Amino acid sequence: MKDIYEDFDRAVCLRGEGRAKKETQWLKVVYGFNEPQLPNNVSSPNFSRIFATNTTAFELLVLKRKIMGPCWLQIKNPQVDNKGVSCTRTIVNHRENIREIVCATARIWSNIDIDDPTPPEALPCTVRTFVRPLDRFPPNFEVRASGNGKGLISPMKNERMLLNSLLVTIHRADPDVIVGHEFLGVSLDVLLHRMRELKADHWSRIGRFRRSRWPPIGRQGTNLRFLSGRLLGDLASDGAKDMITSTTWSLTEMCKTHLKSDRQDIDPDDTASYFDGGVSSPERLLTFVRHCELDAHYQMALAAKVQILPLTRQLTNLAGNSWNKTLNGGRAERNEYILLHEFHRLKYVCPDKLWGKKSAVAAKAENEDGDAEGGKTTKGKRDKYKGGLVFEPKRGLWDKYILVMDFNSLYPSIIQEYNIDFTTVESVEVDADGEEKIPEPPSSEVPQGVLPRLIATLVNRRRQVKSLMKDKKATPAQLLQWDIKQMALKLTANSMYGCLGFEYSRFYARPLAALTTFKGREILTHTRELAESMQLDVVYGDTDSVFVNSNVTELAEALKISAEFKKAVNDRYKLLEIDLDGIFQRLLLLQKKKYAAVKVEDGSRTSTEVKGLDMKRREYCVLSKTVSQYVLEQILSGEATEAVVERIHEYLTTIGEDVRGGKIKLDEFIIFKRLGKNPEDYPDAKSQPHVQVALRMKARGLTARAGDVIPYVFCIGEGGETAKTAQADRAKHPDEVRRSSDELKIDYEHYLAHQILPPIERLCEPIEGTDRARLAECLGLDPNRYRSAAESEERYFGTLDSLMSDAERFKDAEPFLVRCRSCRGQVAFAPISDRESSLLLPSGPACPACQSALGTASLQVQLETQIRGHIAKYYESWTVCDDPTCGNRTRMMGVYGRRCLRQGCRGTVAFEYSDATLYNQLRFYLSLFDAEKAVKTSTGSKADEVKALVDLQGDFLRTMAATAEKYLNQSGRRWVQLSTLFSFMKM
DNA sequence: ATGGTAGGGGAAGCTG
DNA sequence: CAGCTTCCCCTAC
Repeated sequence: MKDIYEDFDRAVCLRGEGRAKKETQWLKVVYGFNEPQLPNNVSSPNFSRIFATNTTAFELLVLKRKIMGPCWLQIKNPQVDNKGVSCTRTIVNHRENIREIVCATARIWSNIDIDDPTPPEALPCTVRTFVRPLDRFPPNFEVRASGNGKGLISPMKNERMLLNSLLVTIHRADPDVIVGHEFLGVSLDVLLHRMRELKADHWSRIGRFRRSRWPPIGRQGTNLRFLSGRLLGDLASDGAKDMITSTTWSLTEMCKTHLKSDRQDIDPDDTASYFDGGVSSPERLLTFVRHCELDAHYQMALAAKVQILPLTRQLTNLAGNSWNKTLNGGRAERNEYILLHEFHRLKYVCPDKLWGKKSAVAAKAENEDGDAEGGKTTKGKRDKYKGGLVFEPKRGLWDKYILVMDFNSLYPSIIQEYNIDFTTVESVEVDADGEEKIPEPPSSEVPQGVLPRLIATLVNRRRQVKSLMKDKKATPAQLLQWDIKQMALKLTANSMYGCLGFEYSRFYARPLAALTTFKGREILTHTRELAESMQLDVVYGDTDSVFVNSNVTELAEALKISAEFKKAVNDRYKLLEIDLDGIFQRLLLLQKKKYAAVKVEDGSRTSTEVKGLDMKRREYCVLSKTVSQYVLEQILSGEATEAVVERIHEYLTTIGEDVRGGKIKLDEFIIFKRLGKNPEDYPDAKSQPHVQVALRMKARGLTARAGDVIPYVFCIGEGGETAKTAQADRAKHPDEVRRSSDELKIDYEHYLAHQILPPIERLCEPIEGTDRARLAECLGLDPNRYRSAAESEERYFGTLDSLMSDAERFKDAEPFLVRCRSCRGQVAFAPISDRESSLLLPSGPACPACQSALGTASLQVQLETQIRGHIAKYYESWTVCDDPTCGNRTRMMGVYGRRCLRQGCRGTVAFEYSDATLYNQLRFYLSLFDAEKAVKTSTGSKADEVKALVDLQGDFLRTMAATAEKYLNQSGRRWVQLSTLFSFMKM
């Protein structure tokens, strides 16, 4: 062994099991990679511990040479020649479930400057598609192919020739970057297997490392090494998914949202039909080829649009890792490298990389937990320490200005503010319960640690870049570049905390992570207390934010309050800073992490902000989201509850009809769900719809792997009846439904009951004047099935109610007062069965005082006026608190929340003139004109008399009843025994 | 192979 | 069978 001895006198930077912490003497030994690797657990009387025996050559090179990301190395005259290539291949599944390649497009851009904001379509490129027949080409295909516009189409005899030609093209273009969609996970996998199977010539030219013998092909998605020398930008890689906002990351969806292009989807099962050689025209196959050409373009256009290459390069320059890892891997490695560089520069010995193992600290903690918790099943995803604090929201609809105040990048700031670092925080002892205590932050004399300084540098650099961006002379290209740079700096600073708590991280330091979040909780609590000490109500808050109710309706006043509060908070910290993040004009607060608000933009403009609601989630179909959107708009509109509730009910009725009437397109019913693991790995696949669909996709030769987002639609089960069969069996892929041409029917009832009703119900929960059963009824669902436990009590009263006598039921109802136009007298309209007092005579209504006839129209108007009076009273919305010690009576318009708003009161408010009171009043009016009931409640000779009366005065009674009923229908509670109440109307 | 925790909500399965 | 737990997924920070 060739030994080089050097003095080396710095400490190991990590604490924990088996690791020295104090500064000690170390001996550095350097030897070649041709020597065997030493085991890392050796020791001798002369030394106790050995480090860095398994360090990779890449790590050494990059650290020693201080290489921070992509740069030119002085090896030879470098060639300044960037090339990008974009590849797609469309694959058909065949007999035996083997995927073969039928078509491949190479779209090649030469000499691209990745910082040039010019979109790819404005840059020159060459397109070449290789296509081979399944059996034979359609007639005239070759001729038409040679005349294809811009893109060169090369018909190939067979798959092997296709692969060979593709390899030649790649070799000639020698691209630095390959851009694709699902390339690593799907295309490359098929390519490699087919190249090996068919013995393609010079297969290794797919990368830049020449090989003659095939190394083993690894698992799907792990074969990046075959592309050595080239960068791979895969739009569906985890790295790219972080940068692209999308629900499914399907090419079609991303084209729509990011390029505003309408990409046609091809059902993979139809691929074979495009290649049918028996047809008379080559048109269909040409369409397919052009689809591939276009896809290749889309992929490059998307990559350019989301700036994948410039951003990953900046990130890589900051971290000093390998660009390809930034493009295709997670954040952990970037974090690892930035710390490696930092600690190496300061001459610390870093912890070893533990391949495929948890860090020693993590493993140790697990053992202790195992002992402590005994029988508890050790699940991999168990929380290891406490995180952010979330306040219990004060639920309801708020209509005073709400100030959203939040701390700017809380965790990075905390790490700086409290100097939290590997080198500064003393290690913690484990207490009796096996619980790790939260360490103390270092005293203010302790010099700044490595991590806080690193974050400070990143933050300062970002500030500098942002100030550059204020320069008015900056070109758009410069602005874009700076924007990417500041973004990269922010992302890097923010990802430091996450990796402290990551058990597989080389720099895993749970106590530091726990201390950071602990300080976060402490700060948030103090912030709320400060607000309360300033007589400000904190309505909600999550981790780094507080929602302060300004309790004013003037924007200027609200801003003043926010400025005062901001100053008060910021005076308490050195670095940490709270700021106004936004002002809400109205806020519908439903649950922790679930709210919607009308946000005040600059000037008088507003926008709607939705967080966490069902309509933001991918497992709710477009139809459900549309309905939620409408309902939310109504609730946030600020209009009278009466109108809002009525519009919602009407809208839901229409939706129910449209859905059942088949007026909604299939696309609007698609639900998405991500596979958490590979479909085979689910212990109980039966119970999960998306797993079932994924398994069927795989059976047909398509791919469905962990992380994929699966689309599906609920259909009516085999038996025909909805919800008979297990839910999961009724989920079908949209392509299956389309192909089945009417075989499979969408289960509309399921959608109404599970996709539309629950989100709406949650939105309307704090709104008076409607409830679950009422909403269900509007959608055409059986309201009785949707009475919750809380409401069943109400229903119980309802049942009792129907057994009650009218006298009992309507004892609190106000009478219908009839005014006579002749004698100006006023009298109550008594029940018609009360023959002594009733003013209804066989000849018609007449004034009991002066005997003048009373006109039907006049009585109708009088009734309507009185009904409107009651409705108005209801909508005055006086609310009273049920807490007797409070007794707060207010008329807070627009606040439908059920919580008493008086400071410190925990009571619930209810409307003084409730919907039930109004409803009962309306029913009373209706009962006055209820002919059937009048007959039924009369006995003996009186019965005949009443019967004769209602026969003669049927028209009058019906007119009056209709008037009352019109309002009853609007009252929002008509579902109560509607059928029995109005059965007489249906004669 | 590889950032964290908090939290709501649905479905299925267990249990007294 | 109601009420509970467990698993799974998604989202907010």
